[in-house]
Amino acid sequence: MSTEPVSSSTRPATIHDVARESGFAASTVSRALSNPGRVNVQTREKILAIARALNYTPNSQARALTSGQTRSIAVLVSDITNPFYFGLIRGTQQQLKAANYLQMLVDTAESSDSEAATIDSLRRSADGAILTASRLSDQQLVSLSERMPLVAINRHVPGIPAVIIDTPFGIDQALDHLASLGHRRITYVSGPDMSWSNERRWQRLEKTAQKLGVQPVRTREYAPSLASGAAAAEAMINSESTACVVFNDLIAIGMLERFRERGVRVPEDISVVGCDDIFGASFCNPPLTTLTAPIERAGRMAVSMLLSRLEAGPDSPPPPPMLLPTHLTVRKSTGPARQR
Amino acid sequence: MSTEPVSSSTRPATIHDVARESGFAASTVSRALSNPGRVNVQTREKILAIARALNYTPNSQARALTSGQTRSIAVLVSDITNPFYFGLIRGTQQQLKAANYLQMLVDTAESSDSEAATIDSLRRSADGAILTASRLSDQQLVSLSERMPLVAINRHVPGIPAVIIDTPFGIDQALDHLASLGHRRITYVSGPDMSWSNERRWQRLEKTAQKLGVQPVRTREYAPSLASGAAAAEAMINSESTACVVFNDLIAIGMLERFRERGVRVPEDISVVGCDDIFGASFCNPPLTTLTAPIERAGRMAVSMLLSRLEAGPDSPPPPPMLLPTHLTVRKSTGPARQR
DNA sequence: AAACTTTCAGCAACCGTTTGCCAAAAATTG
DNA sequence: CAATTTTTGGCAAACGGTTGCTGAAAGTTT
Repeated sequence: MSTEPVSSSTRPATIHDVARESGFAASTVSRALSNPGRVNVQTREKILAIARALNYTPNSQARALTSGQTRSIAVLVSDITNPFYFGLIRGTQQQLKAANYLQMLVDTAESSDSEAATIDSLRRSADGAILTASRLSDQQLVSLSERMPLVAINRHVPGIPAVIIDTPFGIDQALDHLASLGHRRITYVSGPDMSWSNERRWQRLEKTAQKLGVQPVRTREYAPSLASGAAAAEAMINSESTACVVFNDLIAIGMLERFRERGVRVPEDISVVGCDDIFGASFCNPPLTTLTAPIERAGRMAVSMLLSRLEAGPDSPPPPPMLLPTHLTVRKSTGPARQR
Repeated sequence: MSTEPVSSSTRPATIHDVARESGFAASTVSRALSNPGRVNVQTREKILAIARALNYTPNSQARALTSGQTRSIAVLVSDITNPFYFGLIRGTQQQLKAANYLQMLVDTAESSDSEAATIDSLRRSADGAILTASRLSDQQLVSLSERMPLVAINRHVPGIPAVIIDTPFGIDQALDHLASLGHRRITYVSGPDMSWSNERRWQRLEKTAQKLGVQPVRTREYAPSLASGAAAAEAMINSESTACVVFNDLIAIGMLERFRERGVRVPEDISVVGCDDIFGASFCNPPLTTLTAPIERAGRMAVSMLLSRLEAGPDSPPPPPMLLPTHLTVRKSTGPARQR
């Protein structure tokens, strides 16, 4: 028995400390802790007792070195500032925690090259990554996915596992709703040109609108922020449309504010439909009619997908993209078309 | 020169691959990459070129093993669901990124023992931790801080570095504001009994109210969620008070909704002051008068504090708690007291 | 009781990097 | 040109675990 005090201020106990203290070899300690059947019950108990007494915690770095597994997953978001990600992060965190994984949250804010570089440097610290609204090219994504297991959210590239929130499906419902309220000219308030979702939403809107005999119009691009809602609102005021479908709730809520300042009544003068149903959409003024996306669920799904991918090995066939349905939540920002 | 194809699908290149390919020893490669002066310029360039060609990324696990540094920081939040943390996470992420650290985001949701256990298991994966609204006892916190560098947010325990948002300071402003509007009986809508901030807010409110000749009243505890705002609103309706200061914006916004449903006008019938100024406080209905907290800044500060603590070494004297001022942001949820 | 199995613990190599120490080579000095 | 100093690169030992292999001890089968 060593006579050294078990000071809590010294550096953490290693497996060797436990070995020395217990009189067994390090390898035996290792097995006692992680491979119970391989060791005598009594031996095991002695070792466990000592480990507990020493407050031993395995060093995950060292473990990762041999196992090649870090038990952590990187979650990359393009802009933490966007409330859309709140739900997503919540979802990934939940699921990762349940599977006993750690979440490394990374904001890629910058350009796409920095995004690629960031991921590369993460390649060794995480077992896999979840990418949201990636600015990477299809090409880059594919080459990246050869180097580390990936799941994309809201981005479809053949061969890359993905979770896709099927907003276009909801777009149809929104258009039905708007058309039945008598709107005949509907503006799509566009998000970033680079956004894959944005393009998809517009295309579906255009197509369905024509089917319904409604005239679709598209604005220039707006950054997804509360602030850019003001400009979007002005544009809307100057247009002929009586209703708009907005790229996301953030912009939509921003628009609502400006409308109020300008004395434009929603929904009497203009109807507004958002996308995503983020935190705030239910209590803004007026409460926003929006396409409710199962954001949290998307996060959870992405994690499950990634984790089962990790188990299956890199050579398993990539799973088909997972489509998550969206539905229209009617609140107070839509109403009968004004005659104009 | 090796003839093996540089396949991107094989596992990542190690320092030994670079060594073999370049004809130098692994130690030389290591130095070329991280200790430039220690190696011949030409050697260095050759090595760098090869490293680049091989797409070499140092294995951070292995590096951590020798250096003892992981270059990542754990950020523990008690409930990711709370929008208050959004700003915080944003702040920590910003600052960590700038310092080239990774953020491990952890939700401790559960009980306090699980919180302690979680931290212990993280002890080896992170160089330090930032705790928010920790449910740990003073005792536990101190013993923990002996094992790993810690910064607490909104929690003061002697000897533990902390960033504290000085809401009590703002409480005075809120009370002044309310008193000058003629309110003579003010209810404090209480948050969780366990919350250190909650207790502080109430105590200050009680004291200042008495100084101003206003009668302070305290409700039972409410969970910090939109949903519990409904019950809080009911309680408020049944009270004699004409104004309330609410533990946080989340509850306050929930109350606003219920007031509207019940036909209670804000601020004509009841004035409401929130705390924190979270996302949503500016556009709820009516926009919320609240104590604006520099949440993001708190996150950034906490990181700076932790990082400089890491540099200074564990034996450096703990820095004094950092107090961040708060101010009243008057919006539309407060007005003259109704005679009742 | 001999031969064979099974159980259990230890040895040693390995994972990918860093780093102290050493020695060969080059540069400088006398 | 010898002696001394400086550069520069390699060897080998960590760091803290895991794991294949080995062999002693114990248990089982004839």
